[in-house]
Amino acid sequence: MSSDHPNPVPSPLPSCTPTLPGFTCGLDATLRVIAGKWKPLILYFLAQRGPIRYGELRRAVRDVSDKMLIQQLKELEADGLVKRTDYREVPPRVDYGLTPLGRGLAEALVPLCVWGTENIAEVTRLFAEREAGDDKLPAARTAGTGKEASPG
Amino acid sequence: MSSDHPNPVPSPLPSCTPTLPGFTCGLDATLRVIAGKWKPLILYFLAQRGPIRYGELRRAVRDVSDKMLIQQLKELEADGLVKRTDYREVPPRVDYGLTPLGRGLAEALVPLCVWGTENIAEVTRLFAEREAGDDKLPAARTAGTGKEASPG
DNA sequence: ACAAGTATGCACCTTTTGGTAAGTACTGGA
DNA sequence: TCCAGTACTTACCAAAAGGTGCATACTTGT
Repeated sequence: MSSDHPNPVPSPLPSCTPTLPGFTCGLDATLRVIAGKWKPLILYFLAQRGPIRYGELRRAVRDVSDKMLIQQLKELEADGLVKRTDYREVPPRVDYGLTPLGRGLAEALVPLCVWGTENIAEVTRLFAEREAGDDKLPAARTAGTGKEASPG
Repeated sequence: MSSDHPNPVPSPLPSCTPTLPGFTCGLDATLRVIAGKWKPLILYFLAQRGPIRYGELRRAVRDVSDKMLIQQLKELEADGLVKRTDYREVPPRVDYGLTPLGRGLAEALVPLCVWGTENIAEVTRLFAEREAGDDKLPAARTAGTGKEASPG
């Protein structure tokens, strides 16, 4: 089988607690919670900037539309990760912060952030090649997220 | 101003290196790499089981179709996370393993896996409520169960 | 009076994603 | 010969995700 295999197999990762009620594993559960184009970014942003007003968040997470931001915030709130505070003032004032649960999840995102930062050169290069190839190979890759606007 | 805010702001998370060439931050870069329904699962699986044949992987990652598995594997390979080995034998024999880059990413997924495992009860409960509500309230998550938006 | 800002809601539409089912080239077994 | 298994490929489709733009109710600034 794989005994005559040229690749050495490095140390394995911790098992991901298989056969859970509705999920493949804990990783699967987490991924479903953070599924959505902006959720991880929102979580991480909220973790950094603490409770923040809607408008400010919107301006910070550039490229996001009202509909999307509101929608993702609502889902995050429904999932108990984000806490919405409505001050019931006359020009509406609302702000969003993380719950302890949300904070824990945001912290779990740190290694991904680190990995991305450390390998940004690799990733950038690969993505450039990917897009260049997309022009010619229709079936090679069905185009990325299309989100290329530089929000920085 | 959030100075008159009732919520205390806990210790901030490490900054995510903003203003990178094509990405919002390192987290954004990572998320684009692992975007796709099966990629994180494939990476994690490959990290655990080492190089594995296509058919075996397919049977392991249940619910995945050939089209999806192949597609995601190709993208992962193009992104330099997965290494494909074709033995060029007569009944085709191919296997897939992680590159060092892919292994690093798989390791960065561990905290997400842990978070999901630790909070599986919460997540399961929330998802159950979400689904229950979806059946009856088509706008439940969009309109919000507790609509406090308009200052009365 | 009018524009702008506040935090959303909603209708409509396009893009992206994922699924199903069939086909390919080849071999080994019944 | 026919079927099964290998590792894919392709065409076609449905669903989900996401985007645009307008509307709201109210206030402040010009």
